Amino acid sequence: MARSQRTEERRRELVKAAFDCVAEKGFEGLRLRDVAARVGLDHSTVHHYFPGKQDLVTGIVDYATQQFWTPGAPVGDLDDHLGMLARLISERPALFLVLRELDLRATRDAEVRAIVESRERGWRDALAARVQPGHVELVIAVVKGVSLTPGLAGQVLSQLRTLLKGSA
Amino acid sequence: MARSQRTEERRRELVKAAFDCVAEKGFEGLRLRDVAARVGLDHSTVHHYFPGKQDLVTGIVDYATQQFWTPGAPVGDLDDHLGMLARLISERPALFLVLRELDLRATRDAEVRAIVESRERGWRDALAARVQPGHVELVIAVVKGVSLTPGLAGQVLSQLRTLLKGSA
Amino acid sequence: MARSQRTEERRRELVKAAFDCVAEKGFEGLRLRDVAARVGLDHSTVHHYFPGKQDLVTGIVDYATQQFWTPGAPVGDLDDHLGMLARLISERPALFLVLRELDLRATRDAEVRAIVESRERGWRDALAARVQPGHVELVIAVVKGVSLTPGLAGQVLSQLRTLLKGSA
Amino acid sequence: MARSQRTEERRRELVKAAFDCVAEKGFEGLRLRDVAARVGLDHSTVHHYFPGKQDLVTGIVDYATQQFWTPGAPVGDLDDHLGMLARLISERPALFLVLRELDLRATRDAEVRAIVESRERGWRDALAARVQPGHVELVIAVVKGVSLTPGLAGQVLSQLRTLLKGSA
DNA sequence: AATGAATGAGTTTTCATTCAT
DNA sequence: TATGAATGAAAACTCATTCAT
Repeated sequence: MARSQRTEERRRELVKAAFDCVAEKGFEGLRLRDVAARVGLDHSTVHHYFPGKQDLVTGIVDYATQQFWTPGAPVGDLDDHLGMLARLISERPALFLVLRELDLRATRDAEVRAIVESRERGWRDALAARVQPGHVELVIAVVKGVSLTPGLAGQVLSQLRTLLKGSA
Repeated sequence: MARSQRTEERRRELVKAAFDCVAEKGFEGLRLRDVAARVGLDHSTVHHYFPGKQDLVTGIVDYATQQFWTPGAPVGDLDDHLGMLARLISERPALFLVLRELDLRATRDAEVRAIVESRERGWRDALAARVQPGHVELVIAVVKGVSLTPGLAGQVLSQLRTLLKGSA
Repeated sequence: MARSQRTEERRRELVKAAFDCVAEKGFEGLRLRDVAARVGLDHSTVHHYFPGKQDLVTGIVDYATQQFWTPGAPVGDLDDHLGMLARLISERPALFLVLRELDLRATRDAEVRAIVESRERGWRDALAARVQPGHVELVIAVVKGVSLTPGLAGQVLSQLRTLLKGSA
Repeated sequence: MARSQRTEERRRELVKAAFDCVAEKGFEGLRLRDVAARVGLDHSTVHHYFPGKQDLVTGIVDYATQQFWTPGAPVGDLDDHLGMLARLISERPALFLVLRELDLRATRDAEVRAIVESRERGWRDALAARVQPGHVELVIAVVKGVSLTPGLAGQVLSQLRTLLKGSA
């Protein structure tokens, strides 16, 4: 049987709160108690929605990757895409910090890796249709790397665009 | 008086062990017990060498950044440098994973940030002498981004080199 | 909302147990583990009721001073009062030992000092209404001093009473 | 064989330092490391002079009680004696705080009790020769009680003297 | 669905003590 | 005599988890 609507709503709230915690203190600093407090619940109640901490983490991974890449969303041409990315990184730096944290965690956690890779595949495919084959991973590397210094995203991605165009 | 040679040696051992722990389990999974066990010491003895965990962390940061960038080491031209980086990433992927973990941690920890930024400055200066002004941050972003998928380092950095040359 | 009745009851139990520990081994020997064991709880559960050790200590101070001086309780004349004190010291020597321990601790701990002084003020006021101004502190000194040799409380306080009467 | 002079000197230094520690933080806060540091020694060296912590404590007890009551010292009449006590409490409040701490510790520590009682006997004898039999313990109680509020020593002991004289 | 009591494993840290040098 | 390395026991505290209600 499907989860009730109310339950789904609460789950979303908790995931969002957990995401915010990670954004603030990293996965290292993720505490069920803090998450519960943000939503105004007792910490033990969290277990009604997520059996264990790992399940909540999975929820965060799902949420964060979805914020970055919603499957099926329209993408536009390369210029549009890089511009959108630059804007997104500037406007939501925390999201990209969390995404990088996810990349690292994926290294050690198969479940996280599965979700992250699955979502990244969508992005990779979209890029493959817009740049030369050899440049896909380069673009990805730049985006990931510049996530760590969000303030430079606009400048760096603009440089990248110029270089890619020049080589076309 | 300076610390004895024996003490310095032990400290290095401990930092190295701690670095390995972080490489395996992330900062999140860094346990003084594990570090001590790796060196064959009682965990309380670690406090003989490092007053608290944070001091050990500082040691790790110092060690890792130094592995990547030893101030004063000869750099060569851009081709050499990018080639060296590609090799280093391929050969010591764990080091670059830890470095990225450091970038994230620097976000929330001023002490870590200070060390990381100081070491990065050396690298940035070296790059500034080898690429157009606007490209420094682009190179940095690529290196950082490709740290997360070390297997692609060779390919990606090679592409980058080609693009940078084409634009020169 | 106020703490539940059940919670308050447990807190009282714990404070009482902690008080007994101090009576037996002094503040120096106060261990959360022992306190928990006395009540039949896991030591970590104590933190459910008192965030930290200091909070439990505060509870002890509150409890002990209240055992000695309940604000608003009827006092009687000086004879009654000194007699009551002599009896109390003889019957509950541990309480007075703890109270003296509190006096010492108050020297170094502002929180303890605040509670102790506040309770003592009530006693001081009651005395002020029953002896000549200059004798208030004398009575207090005798009571405190004789706490350390409870067996002599009856004799010493009786002597004090005689002297005070003779000077009236 | 007797201990060398140098050793005795060091022992005295250490006991004095330990006494100061207790005066500042209570027995509860007595740390061998702090004591050693005050004397400028490594903490493990303390064990050359005192096999264990308890031996150092014994030294403190001996030192403190001797500061208060040196056997064989001239005493003078009651007025002199009470005046001397008032002065001593005012001038060296820490000594009297430590003495009270000793009284409490004597409750639980037979070794401490033995020393404390032995020294107190000398004082008690001297008092017995100067006040009525029933008043000895009263004087002792006052002195001990007023140790806890050294600022009032002059006033309180003066009152006591007046009362004792009036009853003679 | 929600709470709060209780647990137990685990973490850093402290400290007296011992031992080799 | 003195040091510093090393230990081990014990401390407070944290936190995910379970369970009865």
